[in-house]
Amino acid sequence: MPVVPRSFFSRPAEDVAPDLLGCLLVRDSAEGRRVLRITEVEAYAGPLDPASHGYRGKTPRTAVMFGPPGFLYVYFTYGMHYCINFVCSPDEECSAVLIRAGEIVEGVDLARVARSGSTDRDLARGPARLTKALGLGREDNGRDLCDGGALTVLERESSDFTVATGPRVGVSTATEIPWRFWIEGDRTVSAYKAHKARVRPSATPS
DNA sequence: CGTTAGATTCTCT
DNA sequence: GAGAATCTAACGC
Repeated sequence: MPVVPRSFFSRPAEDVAPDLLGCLLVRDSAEGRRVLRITEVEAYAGPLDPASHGYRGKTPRTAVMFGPPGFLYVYFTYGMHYCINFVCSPDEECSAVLIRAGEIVEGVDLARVARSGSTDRDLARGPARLTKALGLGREDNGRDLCDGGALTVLERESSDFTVATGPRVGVSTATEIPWRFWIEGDRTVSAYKAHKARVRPSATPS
């Protein structure tokens, strides 16, 4: 299967996102090869999208999102999780696709070690689980997906599935924008959860 | 199967 | 200082 070229990513994320469903993310490491079949994604735009990390302009964290397409954007959240995005749009513009879930189709043994305690179905069922199952982290931020290196995306073998769309998961703003895309009926798609503001006990009650 | 609380620290205001 | 593009365990049915 052909490697996805940089021009594929040089479009708005909402156009790239559905085209990524069914594609394979190939991750080579010292331990061996892991391959993920992508089943669920979300698109995030730039300064006009209040749910995007790029909403308030370029910062040290989001610099990669404003750079050229075809690179990996890794962010840290909830004090303990990493998630991965594919940067889209031409250089200087900001958009990206969050890889939310997938099925491990090669290197299941390695993914099981990385996510001990998980069932095979749940290995990459969720953005942080997926990142951990593939052994990716902060150090992979900014990696090139199109240089033929150890992290590449292969075109899908078939488009024999239905694409479903809906609101983005865990997002508290712009909930009317249906920029979540998934393969209908696929068991590895994560469960939808609306954002819920968390309440922390106050250390200084009045 | 479903729902819910708590964990834990980075990032930008 | 507030809140976050989440996960897991624990509970109830």
